Amino acid sequence: MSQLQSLRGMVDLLPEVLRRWQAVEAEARQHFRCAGFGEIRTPLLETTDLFCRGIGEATDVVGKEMYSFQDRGDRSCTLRPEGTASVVRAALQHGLLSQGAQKLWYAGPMFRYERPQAGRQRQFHQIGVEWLGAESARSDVEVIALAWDLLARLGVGGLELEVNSLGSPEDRLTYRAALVQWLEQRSEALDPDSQARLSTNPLRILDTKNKDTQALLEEAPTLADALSSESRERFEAVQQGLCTLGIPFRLNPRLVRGLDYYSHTAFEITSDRLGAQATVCGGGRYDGLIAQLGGAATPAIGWALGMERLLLVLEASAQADPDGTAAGLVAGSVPDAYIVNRGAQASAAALALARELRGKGLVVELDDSGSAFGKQFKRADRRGARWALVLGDEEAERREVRLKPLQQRGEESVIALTAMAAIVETLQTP
RNA sequence: GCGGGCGUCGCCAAGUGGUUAAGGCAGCGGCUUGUGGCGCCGCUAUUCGGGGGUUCGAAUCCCCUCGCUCGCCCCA
Repeated sequence: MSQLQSLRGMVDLLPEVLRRWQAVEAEARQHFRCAGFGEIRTPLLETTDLFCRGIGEATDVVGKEMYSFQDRGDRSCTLRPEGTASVVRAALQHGLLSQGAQKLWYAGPMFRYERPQAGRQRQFHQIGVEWLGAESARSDVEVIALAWDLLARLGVGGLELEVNSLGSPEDRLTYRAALVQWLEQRSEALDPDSQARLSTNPLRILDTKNKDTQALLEEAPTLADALSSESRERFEAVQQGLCTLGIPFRLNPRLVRGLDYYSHTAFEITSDRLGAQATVCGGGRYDGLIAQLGGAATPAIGWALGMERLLLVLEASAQADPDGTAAGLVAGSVPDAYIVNRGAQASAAALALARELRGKGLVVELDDSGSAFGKQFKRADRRGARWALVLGDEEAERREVRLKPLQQRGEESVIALTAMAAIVETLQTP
């Protein structure tokens, strides 16, 4: 390619898609504010060690997907592949937890060196929440509801919530041993990927997509059976809580998730409209992470939502229901007024008028071509403007402006340029 | 990282060895130098993602490369 272009998997966000993006962020911001979550912004670049220790060396994210490099001081740096580890690091660094539990949210780019496909980029964007110091089963329910309600608020349909419990770290160890023992006796029946995982990350064999391995796993010991009674009660309380709120969910005993720090509740919200990359939002409890990163043992839970994927389902929802909330967010904004102007004197008056109206919060386009009125009207029409404000030298001379409704036939009116209130009022009436 | 498909104007596309490389949308100009939505006319790719090769001749065939896409993997 001779022309300069962005790096593979790195995409530009152009005004048209950014409109939707900002609508989503505005909703999210408001939603989090109501729930008592405060925004946090952490650096995009962290020491590589943070992610190795936080996410786990054996995970794919750390093992093969990180953007890492040595900086000029010969430190190993990594572009963050996810948000949780950074947020925990920041909370510890600034002693936030000594002030009690922290309810935080963030939004920003993440980086994973993967092969791009629909709904998967190398730089992608997440909106996420982390509730550090959340202990109760109810906090799990509250946090899941926070994600579910945000999606509902955006008008995104066709979603499914899947939940599972990974149990306590001890439960997992016990289960892991039982599973490995069981699978080792049948290892020749496993697909090659799963065989490899037997030694590296056996729990991930559970969500294999290999049909034969899936069939074999039907008979295998289950994580649910390995849960201690305490863990089981906890998980039941979470399910009960979701039922009470009327949030539909599906138990998925195969839901394991790829990052090591998860324990107990794990969940995903998926869409059938995304193809292979179906997860829109994923999260869970990570009671061990904060201690692992050097803090006092502190239970916590959080989730992250993929912005690009969310926008894909949002657009699908908008198409399915043109009058719904999603469609409203997707729709572009249309100018309230388009100022058709021509001539030296009019030109100056038109700019002044545009400034005044914009100051009143109206969306005003000012034609800059100086071409024939017919051309300018044509452009005003193409933009979908509601009103054309006509300002030629005749009008400028008389200190007037003509207002012509464009969306339906109607009388053109003439208002003095000094009667700003009257102009604004006319423009605001549809 | 592995396997399949694809890449022609800003967008959607026809063309599959010899054509001036269709057409539509958008854009610009004109019919209409003070009034849009309809219509008509004209303009907008020396070039087919990029580079090499085969051939008298390549958008069309081959190789490499870049990118997109679908699946695997993984996750948001």
